[in-house]
Amino acid sequence: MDQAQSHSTADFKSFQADFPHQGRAIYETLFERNKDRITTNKAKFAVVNLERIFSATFELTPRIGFPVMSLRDLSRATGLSMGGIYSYIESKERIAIMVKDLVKLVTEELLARAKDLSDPRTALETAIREHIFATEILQDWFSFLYFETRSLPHEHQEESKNIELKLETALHELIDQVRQSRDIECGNSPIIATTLIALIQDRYLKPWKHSKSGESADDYAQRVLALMHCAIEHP
Amino acid sequence: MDQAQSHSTADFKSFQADFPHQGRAIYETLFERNKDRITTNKAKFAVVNLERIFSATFELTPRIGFPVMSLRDLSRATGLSMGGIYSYIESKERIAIMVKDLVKLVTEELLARAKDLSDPRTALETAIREHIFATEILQDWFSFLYFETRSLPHEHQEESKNIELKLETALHELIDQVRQSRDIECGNSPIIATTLIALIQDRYLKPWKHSKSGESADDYAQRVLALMHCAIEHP
DNA sequence: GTCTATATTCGGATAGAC
DNA sequence: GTCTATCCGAATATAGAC
Repeated sequence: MDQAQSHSTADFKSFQADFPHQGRAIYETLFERNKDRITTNKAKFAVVNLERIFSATFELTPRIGFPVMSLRDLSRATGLSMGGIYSYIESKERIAIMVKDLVKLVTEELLARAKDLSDPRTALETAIREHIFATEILQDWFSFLYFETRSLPHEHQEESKNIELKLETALHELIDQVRQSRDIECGNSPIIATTLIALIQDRYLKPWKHSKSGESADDYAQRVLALMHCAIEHP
Repeated sequence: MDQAQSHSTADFKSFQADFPHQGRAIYETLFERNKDRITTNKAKFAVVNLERIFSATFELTPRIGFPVMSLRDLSRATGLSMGGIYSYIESKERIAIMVKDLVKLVTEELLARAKDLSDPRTALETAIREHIFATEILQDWFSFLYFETRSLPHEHQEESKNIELKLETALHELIDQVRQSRDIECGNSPIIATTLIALIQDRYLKPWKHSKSGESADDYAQRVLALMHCAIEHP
């Protein structure tokens, strides 16, 4: 379509090849963005220990929930001592805040990319497809934020809700644009946006279902887009 | 359609008029089913205090989560003392177990009703419509169970997952039947069932969104069914 | 049938040694 | 840069009074 794009990211494989927020790069980002709160100064140490902390958190919380996961649990699971953990976080809730920050960063980057595309229909499809792909890669992070938002301090809780609200508004505006270009009534565009978000979330919230069905991220995205177009055309 | 049905429950109003699990009836059911665990013997006292306990729980937990809600919080919110509360529950987790029991009871009743209908298409539509209606009435209960399943003891946790699994299997079988009668390939029926459940859940999990949009339960059901038929017809 | 007072356990956080 | 030892507050649960 747009030749200005250097290469297509329309399928999961090529999206993943370019996606920056994977593996240790995530923890380098986290370290950079929290340098002042982390007493350990060397990235070398920090990156490996941050990875331990978040891997353990994502192993424990889906089973028992963040409030029930004690820092002693975390200490056991990471191999770090209580004191060791506290040199990376100044309080337990900071773990949740860091997750929120990363999810916010990623979501905003994806949305900005999609909005840059000139054709509304392409922008809409790209936004949805890339969200499905990114949440596939960062399943733990998005799922954690969804279930543990209530563990965040008030202001960060608001920010977390705003991540979803911004995405929803953007989708709804894009749907309006697509519809206007084809003279379709726009009345229920917000509800379609809500539904699209529900479908994006369902995949990362219930990986056991979706991996059991064996449907690939590409096929899932395809199916969601087909349903969307059906809904857009029948207001 | 089926004249054996004494009256239609195809719209929310008439469904609600017949639905037994509302208001104090819920707590009478709860008392009956937990008589042996409750030290208070008079239904008169029990019903009013159970209502206090669950109303307070549904006010507190959506904001802070069940593990963070202390029995002292609950004591303050209900006006009952710690000891008073413990004459209705023998442990904190019993609150969550009782919610699970009621949700299980309601879900199974609805599913049994729908399956009794002879026409697969009507059964499928009824199952979905009535689930949307029932979860509208029992929003607090269903939402609590979704978010707080992890607070249940292991065996009850399994039972909670099975509620959803049974519904999913039933929907997928009904979709297969509808498709077979029209010579449509059945390959992705399980995924459609998963999607339908996601849409049913989205409405009770995010009431603020759906009530803001102002879409009625009837309209929502209509729209979900339209999407479903679109998906059924394009495998 | 309900309340007050209390036993007991456990979790978050920190100070100072290594 | 990390660990050990410890403090303190809070939560569940219960015993016995009213």
